[in-house]
Amino acid sequence: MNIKKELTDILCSVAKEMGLDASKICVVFSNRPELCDYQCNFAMLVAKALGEKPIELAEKIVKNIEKNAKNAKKYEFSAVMPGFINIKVTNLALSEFCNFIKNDKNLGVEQVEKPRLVFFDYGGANVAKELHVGHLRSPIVGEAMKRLHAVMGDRVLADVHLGDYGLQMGLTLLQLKIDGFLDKFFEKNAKIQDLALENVTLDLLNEEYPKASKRKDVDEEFKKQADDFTLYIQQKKEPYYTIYKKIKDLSVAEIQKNYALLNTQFDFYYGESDAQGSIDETVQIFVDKALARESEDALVVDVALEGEHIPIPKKSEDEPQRYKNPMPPAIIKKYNGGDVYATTDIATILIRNRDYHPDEIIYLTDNRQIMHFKQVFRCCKLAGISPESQKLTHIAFGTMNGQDGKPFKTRSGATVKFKDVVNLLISKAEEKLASNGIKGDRELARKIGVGAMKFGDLSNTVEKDYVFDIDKFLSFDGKTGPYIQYTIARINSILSKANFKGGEINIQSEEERNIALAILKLNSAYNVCYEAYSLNALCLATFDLASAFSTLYNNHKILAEIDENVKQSLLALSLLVKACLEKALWTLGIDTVEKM
RNA sequence: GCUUCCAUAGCUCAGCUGGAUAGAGCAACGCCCUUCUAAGGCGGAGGUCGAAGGUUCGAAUCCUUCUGGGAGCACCA
Repeated sequence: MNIKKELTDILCSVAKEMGLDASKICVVFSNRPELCDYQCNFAMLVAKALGEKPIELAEKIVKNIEKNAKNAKKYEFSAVMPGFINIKVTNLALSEFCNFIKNDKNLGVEQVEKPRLVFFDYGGANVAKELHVGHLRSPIVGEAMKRLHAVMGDRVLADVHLGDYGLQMGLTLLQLKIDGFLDKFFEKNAKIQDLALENVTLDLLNEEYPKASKRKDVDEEFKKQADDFTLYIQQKKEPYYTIYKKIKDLSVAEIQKNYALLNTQFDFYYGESDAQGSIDETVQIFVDKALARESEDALVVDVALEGEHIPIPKKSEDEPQRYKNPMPPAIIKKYNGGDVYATTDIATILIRNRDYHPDEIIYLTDNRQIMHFKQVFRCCKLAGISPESQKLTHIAFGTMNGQDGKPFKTRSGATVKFKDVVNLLISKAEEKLASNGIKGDRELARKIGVGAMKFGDLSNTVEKDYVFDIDKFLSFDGKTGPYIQYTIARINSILSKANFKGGEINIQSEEERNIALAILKLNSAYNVCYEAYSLNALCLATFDLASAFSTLYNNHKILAEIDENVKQSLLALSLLVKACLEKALWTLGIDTVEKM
């Protein structure tokens, strides 16, 4: 049952009868709720071409609808200056709607007509680097996006796609060797497999990599050596390869633990290294199809289209070459024969298409990688690695910035660790819980604290940068995750005390109307978000529903209701609200709690 | 320099193929706990939608220019 669709159908059939272009009909939620519930601006759109006054056309349409009068009991149409068609949904229709969806397994959310297999690639943790605030968005947005697709009926698969390859590993290994942690591995006749990484801890890795990363920028010899180490790992040369694997095992366990804190689950913990077996095959495809050429000792693929990457004449000899509409060739093999990021990503797509045949692959990374994915996607299409029908999508989100508009750092200038943020959220929630008399439930505190962070993140438009305000994250008042959880907890409390027999919903008061309308909007938000690859509309609609319920809650003591029929109806509505809120929170990857 | 994203209330942000009086939350102010959880509710106050032009019956939204900021611009991932 879909009220918007029903209204659209009514208007369309009338428009067709009148000989109007019905394709322009669009029914939307009213932006003036005090006037009506839905509106249609059709008359204003087409009146001019017909040489009619919009208001007169709107009036004609309304008259014709009334003549047909099929659904007169459910909807009230009116024409309003300058030419709006306003629609009020009657309480009867709203009651019918609520009673329908409370028994529907999808709670009235309309799924896609043709379910697809959608493969998600998010998380983006690096083996050599500790997770920090910058790593929060990808699992938060990615998990929610994945769940949204699942709710909408798609089959979903998710791969964390670990950063377990490339120069970062070479750098880390080199630094560990220089600092003497790997001496045993490099002794003659060492039994490499049996050796343990003594004294190498996560904390150590978190120091060694940044150290090496800094040095490579100023020390060319060091950089060259790190390049070689990287190559050795890629060639599985010993002892480099074994050491690398041991480092990887160490940090993957930690990464999994951290993602679990955010309710983020992956079907696969594949990494860039898993693509290595298919790199040669991938490169060969480009060579065979004559798509690759050599340039400055590297193997590149030209991905620029007509009108892109046009050289701008140099003003002087030593000026670097600049381009209009830059789209540089994608490098698929380095000067020294090593692989690069793009090659790995292309090979990964090759593997995924061989093993799973997804209809769409969705990547979530920050917006600095827009160019990279454009290149990778074009390469895949050029080489036929990705079939034409397959959708390759890059959801590029903004970076989390500090109050100064720059990537978030602590006061001392250090990067804020992922773990620290979560711990801070948990202890803040624990404090709050303690003041409510609930003590010693760390898991409950995690659900609330993490819920606050996730809701705060997902409420923002995905592609925009946003300010990471730790105080705002730690505030559980207002438009927050805990507000939604709190609303559910209150409903739980009512239901546990009531003698609810499972009656029908009968919408009567203004408050109940607003709740039903909020559910309608929430349900349509799933579709809006699915289409737009966003989640903030879902957050907003969820909050609005919780808010509509809170108004009822404060104005009307449900348990004190004398009229038993009214009471049962209110209880049924409360239960429906709870179900809708829980579904929305699940989609967003936020836990619900019984009590708080 | 080129490409691209962005600029809305004191702060953080919404604003759905252009629509009616630009909305929330926070902060601040005033009310509401002997009644279902006050992490709540209600009420005021707060705006030249970065600037200037243009298109339109109608612009925060579309186009142009400008100002300010972020990001990217081949062998890091």
